[in-house]
Amino acid sequence: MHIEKKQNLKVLKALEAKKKIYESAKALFEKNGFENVSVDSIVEMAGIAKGSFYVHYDSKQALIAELISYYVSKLDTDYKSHIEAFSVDCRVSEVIISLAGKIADIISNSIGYDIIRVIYEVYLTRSVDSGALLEYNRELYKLFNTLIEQGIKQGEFNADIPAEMLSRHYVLALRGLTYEWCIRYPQMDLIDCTLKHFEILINGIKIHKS
Amino acid sequence: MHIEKKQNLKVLKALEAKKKIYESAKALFEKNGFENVSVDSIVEMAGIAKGSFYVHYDSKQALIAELISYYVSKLDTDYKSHIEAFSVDCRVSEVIISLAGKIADIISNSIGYDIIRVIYEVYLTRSVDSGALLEYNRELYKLFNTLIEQGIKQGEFNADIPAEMLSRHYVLALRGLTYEWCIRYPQMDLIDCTLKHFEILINGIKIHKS
Amino acid sequence: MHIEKKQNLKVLKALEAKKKIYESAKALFEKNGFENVSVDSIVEMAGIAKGSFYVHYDSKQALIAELISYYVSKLDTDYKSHIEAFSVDCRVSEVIISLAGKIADIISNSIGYDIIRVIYEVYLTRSVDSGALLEYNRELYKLFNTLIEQGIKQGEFNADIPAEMLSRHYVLALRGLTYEWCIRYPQMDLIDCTLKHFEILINGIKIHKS
Amino acid sequence: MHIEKKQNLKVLKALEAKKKIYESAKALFEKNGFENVSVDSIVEMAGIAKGSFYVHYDSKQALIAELISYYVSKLDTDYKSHIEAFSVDCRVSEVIISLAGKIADIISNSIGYDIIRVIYEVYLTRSVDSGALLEYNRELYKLFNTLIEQGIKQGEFNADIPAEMLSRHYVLALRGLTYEWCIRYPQMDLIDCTLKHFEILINGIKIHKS
DNA sequence: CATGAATGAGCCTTCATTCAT
DNA sequence: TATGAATGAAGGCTCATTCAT
Repeated sequence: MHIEKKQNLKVLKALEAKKKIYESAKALFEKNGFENVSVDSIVEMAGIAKGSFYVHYDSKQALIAELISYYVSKLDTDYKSHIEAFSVDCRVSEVIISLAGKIADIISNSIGYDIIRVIYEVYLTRSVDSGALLEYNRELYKLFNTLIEQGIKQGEFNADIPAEMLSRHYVLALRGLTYEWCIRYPQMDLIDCTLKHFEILINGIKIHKS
Repeated sequence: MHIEKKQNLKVLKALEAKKKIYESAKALFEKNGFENVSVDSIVEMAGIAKGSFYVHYDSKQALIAELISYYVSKLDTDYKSHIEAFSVDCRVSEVIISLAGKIADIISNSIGYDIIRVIYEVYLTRSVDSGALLEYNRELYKLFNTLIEQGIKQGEFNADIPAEMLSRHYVLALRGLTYEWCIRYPQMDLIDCTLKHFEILINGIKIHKS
Repeated sequence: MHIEKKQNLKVLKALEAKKKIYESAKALFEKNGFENVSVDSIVEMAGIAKGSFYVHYDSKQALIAELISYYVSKLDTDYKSHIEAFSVDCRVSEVIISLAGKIADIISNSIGYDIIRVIYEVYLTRSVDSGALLEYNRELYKLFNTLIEQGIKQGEFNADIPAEMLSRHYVLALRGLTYEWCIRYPQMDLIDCTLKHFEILINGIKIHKS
Repeated sequence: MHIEKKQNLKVLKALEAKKKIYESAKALFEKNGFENVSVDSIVEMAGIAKGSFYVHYDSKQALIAELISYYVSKLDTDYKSHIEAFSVDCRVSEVIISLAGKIADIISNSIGYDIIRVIYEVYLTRSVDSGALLEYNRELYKLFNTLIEQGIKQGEFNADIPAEMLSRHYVLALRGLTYEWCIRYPQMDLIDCTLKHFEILINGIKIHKS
């Protein structure tokens, strides 16, 4: 019993150390990018010994993979949780536009530039090949799909292009907007730009003569 | 006259050496990204001494800057040269779509994935701050602007949104598509996807009741 | 208790390694000067890996600074400790001369040419700007000051020139003698020369008619 | 005849190039010290090709040696030329003091800190072993010797210490003052300090009771 | 004599990882 | 588990000197 307590304490302490590493790494990576953060700087910030790093993580790469995996899952989780309560009592086109705006809001205000940039860089450089990446924005895609199908069913949207394909294009547009935001940061207003962009996407620019 | 010839030979040899460095660096950078290529590996591939590298380039950064500058200018130049002869005898909406398709063609077939990825990475990481970057896709923007203004004048396009703003959104969309292509490479067909995407952008998905 | 011993052993070993670096660096610097000794040569002499150097010292400069700081403090400490017991039962002028002789003795026999030369070089080239340098020979100055004031009070010395200024000139003279010794090494006998020089400084060469 | 002219022109041009190297090197060395000036920077400043440097000088060391030799000879020449007209109509002790002041003036105003520092560094580090160095301040020594002998003959100076030895001490004091000036530059006033120092050297500080 | 590209050893420093304690 | 010294391969860059032209 006494020993068990000690064991628990030990395990707790270990977990705490791991968490400290994780948090420090997160902060540093988001500030400087994966390539420009050394194990040294992580352990220094975490206040632990260098050797201890390798007790908790097999390598720097392993830690990065874990972080990336966290980021990606968080992305979708955030979308899902923030959007679930989304009311759909008005026209679907308006719902889609405000959904896009909501996502832009989450990206710029809740997740933030630092994390997003790191994620977008990882995708580009493929420096991490985690399975999690494949599911990238899966939730978002499903959300758009549902809405578009609803719009088609309600006769609001054209059915020429399959809902499934449109969903992909919309997600792609969101990612494009986000990439643009990253390279123009902090000059570009992601929300404004996203709202306008989705308005165009949904209405087009052609004059439709009756 | 004789000496001049010899001089020429000397200069030529030097230029050849510089070109060897340049080409080697280009190949390696495109394969591994700027950060993962050492001067050592460049000179090894170029078959010259390490010190010779610094005869031709002040630093690794200077070489990268030169390459980037070349890439970016090539991008716009390619657009311009390929598109100048573009016939505008049909409807502007069709012209814009086929222009986007042409650009997608240039990107995927003429410039190629490796170079594009490196450029898009540079923009994201801001690891190079060359003046050239500011002019980024300037030509493209002007091209879209001209076309859209024409479309508005001819009564084909809605004038609600200023042509200038639309141009920006179209260029943004092109970049978004290209980014998507990079992270999905080689699975995604950039040309197909771009044509479809611009069709959506121009027509929208809403049904316009008369 | 057992672990503690092991810990001690570990720490001891580390300290020994650091000392090896220190001693090797000291030897090499004194032989060749700071600029002509590479970290490579230091670690080779110390018998450790190059990386290990940076475990113990932040940089080559840091090591140099530590050495300089040690040299300078040693200088004053040596003066102080050797001289503290100095008997002052005879005339102050004689005390000052034998003090100067004692200092010359410390410099040439206890500290030695190699170290002194390095210090004098550092002052000249200002290659190291440590705070320690500012206190340079502070102890010496205070010592002279005390003695001269005593000499004035006892009516042995002229009070025309303030003791404080005289002290500075005497320290300056000592440094001049030491510099001369360095550039004439090993031909010049610092002690003899110093004794004679201070005799001149104190007595002058003018005949004082009664 | 015609060829001869051409030859002359060629030789002249060559000499000019050598002079440009020399002057550039001088300027750079005086500013940064011998160790911190590269052949590259010299040829850049001289506006000639790197290879041309080695046409005129066997090595960087050879150029340094030539410069040092020039410096040292200039030192004595300057002393000699400036002092030759020195009037000796008053008491020798006053002449010596004003001579010392004159030398301090030449050093601080005519030769200047940069050159002096470089020379004093060379002596210390023995980085150049030219024959010229041995004659170091020979003129100065002779000058003092003459004056002191005169002072002794005129019954103004004590003959206890041989004039020849006193001269050496006086030159040594001058060098000590100059060294101090270098390490305290620009805070110390060499002329003031030298005048005071020589006053002390000549009069001593002891009270001579009648 | 003039050129400047070519050389390659050398420099200081960083870093992910290992391992004995 | 925790530690932190030890490692050695890289990394970017400098520089005096050589040599073909």
